[in-house]
Amino acid sequence: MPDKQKLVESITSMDADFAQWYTDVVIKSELAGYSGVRGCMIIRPYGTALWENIRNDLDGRFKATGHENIMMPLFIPESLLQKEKDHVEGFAPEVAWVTHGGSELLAERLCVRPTSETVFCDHYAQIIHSWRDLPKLYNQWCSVVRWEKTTRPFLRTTEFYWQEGHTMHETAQEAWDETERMLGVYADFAEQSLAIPVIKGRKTDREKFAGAEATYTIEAMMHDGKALQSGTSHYFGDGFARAFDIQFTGRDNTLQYPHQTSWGLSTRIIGAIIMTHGDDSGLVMPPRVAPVQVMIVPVAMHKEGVLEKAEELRERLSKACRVKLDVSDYSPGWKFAEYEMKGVPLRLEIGPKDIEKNQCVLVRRDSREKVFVPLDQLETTVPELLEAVQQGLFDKALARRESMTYTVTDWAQMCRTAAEKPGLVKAMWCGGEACEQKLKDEAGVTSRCMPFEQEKVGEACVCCGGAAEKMVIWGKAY
RNA sequence: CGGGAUGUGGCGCAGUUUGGUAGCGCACUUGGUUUGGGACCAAGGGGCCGCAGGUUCAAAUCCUGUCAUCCCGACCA
Repeated sequence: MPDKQKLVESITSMDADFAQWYTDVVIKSELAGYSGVRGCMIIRPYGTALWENIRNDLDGRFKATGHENIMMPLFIPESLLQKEKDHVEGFAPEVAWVTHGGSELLAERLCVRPTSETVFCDHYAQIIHSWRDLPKLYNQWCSVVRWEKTTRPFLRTTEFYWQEGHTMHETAQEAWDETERMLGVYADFAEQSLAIPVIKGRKTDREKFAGAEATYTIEAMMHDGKALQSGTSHYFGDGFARAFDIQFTGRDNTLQYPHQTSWGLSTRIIGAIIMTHGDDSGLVMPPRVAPVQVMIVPVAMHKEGVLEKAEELRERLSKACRVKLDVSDYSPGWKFAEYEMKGVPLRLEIGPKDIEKNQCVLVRRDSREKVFVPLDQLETTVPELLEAVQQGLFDKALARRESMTYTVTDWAQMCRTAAEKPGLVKAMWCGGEACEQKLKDEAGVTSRCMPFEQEKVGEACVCCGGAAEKMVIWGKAY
């Protein structure tokens, strides 16, 4: 099996070096490449196609919940960024500044947006005057820049693509509802479309977004047991509205401040797909967002009728799924390995032997299970198998998360578990910042979230033994 | 910002110890034979060795500086 050996060598194995496996997969599956600027990735056609599918799916969910798309400017004047104190403190250290236009020094420098709360607020101040102008439910798809010191493809990059929703509401309750609704949209999207099980919860004050009153999050567990914050939804109250002087006349003819939310999900989610479903052969794409759902590999394609039959199947299947036919002159074996690397959920092999029997071979990427299918059943079998892969990926990811999630009740157990077992830990917390800090410093874990679905896993705070307020998910995070 | 590693055709590397006309594998191009798990044969093309100084008759190799990338930590999506 010399070829098998070669295959194994082509990417680092997950167990040997997970970080290296990750970058190998990103590069070799052609999702992305490096550019001349640190942290600025070239998202290659395969990665772009994946992002487009993610984007279309999410965009549909936003539209279905009444949101409209808008496009805001790339540059933010320094004075605007500085209007909200907590916000600027959070972001100032990592903004990129434009100081010159051509060779002229600008009177006021401009930052390249790290996020767009401030420009949205500036605009809202212009257009919101009456309760009849509310709510405003806006979203934009764009890229933003945060000058990160260390970067990793998709997980942390200097420039990244995302969507940011920014909404304004008449009442606090409406804004709270929106915050929660959009987190629900993210959670459904992650679980249904990406087959990534997530935990919905609230961030502690220490972990929340700069300038927010509350941050909700969906947290996913990666293959190595580390957590990845995969989408966030923030409640701002009227803090920004006050800072930006956004006021409207209410139903009772008094001047009021609107209540605000924002929510975002970025290309980081591609990192989540890779690290949730991938294996030693490379990517495994969830069928719902896979750029190619079925790859047809003709065998002995120079032989009479093979290409014609393959093309006929492609044509037929194109009505039911995203299908491609590879007629390049690489060997079939090369193609098998290549599309496994790229995570194509289903492979269809068709060769002279199949044509004789009026069948083809379908191979699942997740289980490698191989089935022979009569050609006249393709239109029903392929969607069924795609659905089975989608479900299989979710079930497997959920089972892994559960097997790597531990419940602990006392400090010694917490330290031992955090040190010895990769994964997440459920433990009670008193709500004190000192305990949160101690857990980080001494146990090496941070709070990932306070799940909406609370369980009572102990009586007292795992750290200080005081009265416990919340069950918290702790872990190491990306 | 700390710790570690690495920069040599597109990719992966050897060559650096001991200075002396840049090599290998893969990929690429052309022709032919092949095709059910990364095919084979033959003939080709491509690199001032990250960058800038210095030492020397002579630098990929020695010295100084610098830049970049990757990995591990601290901070952020």
